[in-house]
Amino acid sequence: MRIGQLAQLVGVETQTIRFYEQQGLLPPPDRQDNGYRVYTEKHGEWLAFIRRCRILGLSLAEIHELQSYQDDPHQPCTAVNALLDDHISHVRSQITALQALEKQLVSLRASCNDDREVEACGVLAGISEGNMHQQ
Amino acid sequence: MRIGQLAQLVGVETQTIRFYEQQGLLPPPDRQDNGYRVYTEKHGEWLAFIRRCRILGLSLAEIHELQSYQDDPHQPCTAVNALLDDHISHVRSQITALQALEKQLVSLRASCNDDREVEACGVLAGISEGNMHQQ
DNA sequence: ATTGACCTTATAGTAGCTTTATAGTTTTAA
DNA sequence: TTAAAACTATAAAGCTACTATAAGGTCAAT
Repeated sequence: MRIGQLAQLVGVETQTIRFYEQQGLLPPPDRQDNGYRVYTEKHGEWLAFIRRCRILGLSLAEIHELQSYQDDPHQPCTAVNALLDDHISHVRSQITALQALEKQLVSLRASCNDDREVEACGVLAGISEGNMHQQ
Repeated sequence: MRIGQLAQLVGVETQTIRFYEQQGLLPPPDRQDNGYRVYTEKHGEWLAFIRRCRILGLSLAEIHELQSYQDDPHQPCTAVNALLDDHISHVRSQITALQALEKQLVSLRASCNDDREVEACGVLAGISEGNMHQQ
């Protein structure tokens, strides 16, 4: 299987595959005589694992960490679960921050109707005055 | 006022100030004979405006846009409000996406207690199987 | 023979800074 | 007075996770 087929199979771009290889996330495949990469089905599974981790918002470093656990399959999996717990709490704090931000933005927006000149715009005034008791 | 004092006043690093100047967000100040930048109070206000916009999650490009409106104070402020509306809807869609992600992560996490070997870890199995019916 | 689709590597660009390197200037302490 | 500490300057690289571009080699079909 060449790189284009693998890319289509998993739904990524070929450059992304080369990038993962370069980053040490995907093992380097064998090469044909002409230098073309030849992938196995196992590569497809590895790549799909990486993509699903990315969809879950894990960083490449975190994926690397998960892979290192997989290399040692008889260890207890507490570290895996801890990684996920950390990620969940990270996502939750992002949500909280964004919700606070939304509130702030909506209240700022409410300070202006559209029928003013820039000079008198409530939004710009709100930002400039800086009564942003955030955090 | 030199760059260090301005930085302390507004609560940013000196490099950030130089960066904003380079990006055209902060007007270049006068220089002393030795080349040191000399800032006015007005620079402090401009910089504070930029920082508050950043805290609100606006991109440098959006800040640039707001500044261009401020340069033309007798235009109607509809564009300012539209920019904020766009940003609010952007923030809202981020929140929605993160909430869906959190759900997915929590359910994945529930598939494993800590008392297993990596080989049998429910979390890793969940990612590998890829029954992630997302989006 | 040449077009088109595919593959290769290397390099630069994205956002918003932060870090590092190297060097000159000013202030302060001994 | 001098030497160190603290400040300033510029330029360039690093960060994340790719994406895009350039310049070229390979292969099948026409």
